[in-house]
Amino acid sequence: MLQASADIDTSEALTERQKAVLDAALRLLVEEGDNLTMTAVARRASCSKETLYKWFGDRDGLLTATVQWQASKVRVAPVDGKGLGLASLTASLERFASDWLNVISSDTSIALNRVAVGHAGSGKDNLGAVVLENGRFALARRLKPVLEAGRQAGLLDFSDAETAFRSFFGLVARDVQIRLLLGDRLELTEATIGGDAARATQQFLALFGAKTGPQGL
Amino acid sequence: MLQASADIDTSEALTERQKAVLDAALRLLVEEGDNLTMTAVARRASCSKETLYKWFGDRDGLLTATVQWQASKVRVAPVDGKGLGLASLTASLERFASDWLNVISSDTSIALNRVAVGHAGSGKDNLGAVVLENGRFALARRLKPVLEAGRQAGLLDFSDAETAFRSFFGLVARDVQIRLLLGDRLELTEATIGGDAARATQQFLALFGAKTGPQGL
DNA sequence: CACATGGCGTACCGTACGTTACGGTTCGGC
DNA sequence: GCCGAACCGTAACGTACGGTACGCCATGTG
Repeated sequence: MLQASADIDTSEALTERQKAVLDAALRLLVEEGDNLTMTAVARRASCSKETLYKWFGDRDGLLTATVQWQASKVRVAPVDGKGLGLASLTASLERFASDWLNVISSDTSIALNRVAVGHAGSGKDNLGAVVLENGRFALARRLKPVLEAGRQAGLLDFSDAETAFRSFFGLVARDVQIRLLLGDRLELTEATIGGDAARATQQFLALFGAKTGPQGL
Repeated sequence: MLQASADIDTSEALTERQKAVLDAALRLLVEEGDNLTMTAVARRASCSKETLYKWFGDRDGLLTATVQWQASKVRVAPVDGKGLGLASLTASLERFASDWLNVISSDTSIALNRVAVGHAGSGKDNLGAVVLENGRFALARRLKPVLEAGRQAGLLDFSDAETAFRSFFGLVARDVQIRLLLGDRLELTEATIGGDAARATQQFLALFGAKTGPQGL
């Protein structure tokens, strides 16, 4: 496992100007990938390189700050999901699934994951840990309460929430993320995402739904 | 989709010496990631840089040759699987699953996928296409006949082999590959791989197995 | 033996880029 | 109106590395 706490309050003390600079860096990261130069960032952000180095230390510092800045922007509100019921549970799962598909197929997510994966090889920084912590692990933290609630309500049947989550994750993501990261042109329209979310949810319920059929246990 | 034919007979005309050089490059790629330098490869392979450039053109050429060389080494024999039956089908699926988990958790696969993902951003070469073609798509080509055979034998029930394959893929891989690529330390012992393969297979059969129970349709 | 070929080792060149330094400008506080 | 701090723009430095040229040796061929 990774060291936790890779995302605790990353948006610490950032002035508006600094956020603007990080936004510029982020846009450049999406366009150029890991080839972005400090000069390019400075030019795009209309700031001096000296400022970049003063604020972020070095290139890796700028990169991690950029990734954390993006991560801090996608902090979504946890679904309430207290009103249990098969319909609302299904809706929640479908929403999680389509949200996740939308995230991993977005340009920024692809770009960020690409640089993080690239950097994970030579352990200079811990970009991979940051991305993982704010991506897959954040998703788990938000989804598990829903799964637990579903189990409490007798709608789901599983022994380990982690295992159940990972199966759900696999049913939703399948080969999408790795294909996109490797450059496969994969058109994900709103319609296909919706369909995939519904299919994944139904499959998950088929595997982990409590047997509440007429002939129940 | 990617252009196909990214893997047609890549081991074309390679002298033993060249294979040895590519092996050295591969080892270095696993150790150093994308930071390997031409000088380092030359030194490790005990050859001159000039030779590298004569044989492979430039750095990207060397990289793609290395990836293709590795790909050509893992060409496995397609499972016969003509003797149908639920037991043999299950065994085949489990074997596919554990093979795949072993591949994606291997050091070389992780290293190769890392550089391919990194390069996929700036479309210089098509490393991503090569990796995808010899990884996920090669797996699909080998597995689909098994699925089709299972359907012919009345053991499986699905309308689209591609969709069924992708679900199987998701159930097997789940979050393993992305976590490994992002640097998560994920211990995959032979035991856990075997367990995961069995679990994924059972889940797949639960979703796509034909209803042959006593009260059948 | 003369000679050509292929490949090793190494020195070298050009460039891109991270990092630093410096002069000029804006701006808040007194 | 003046001072210092923060910041912009840009020039400069150092280095790492891709790519090339050259000298040398080994091997094979007449």
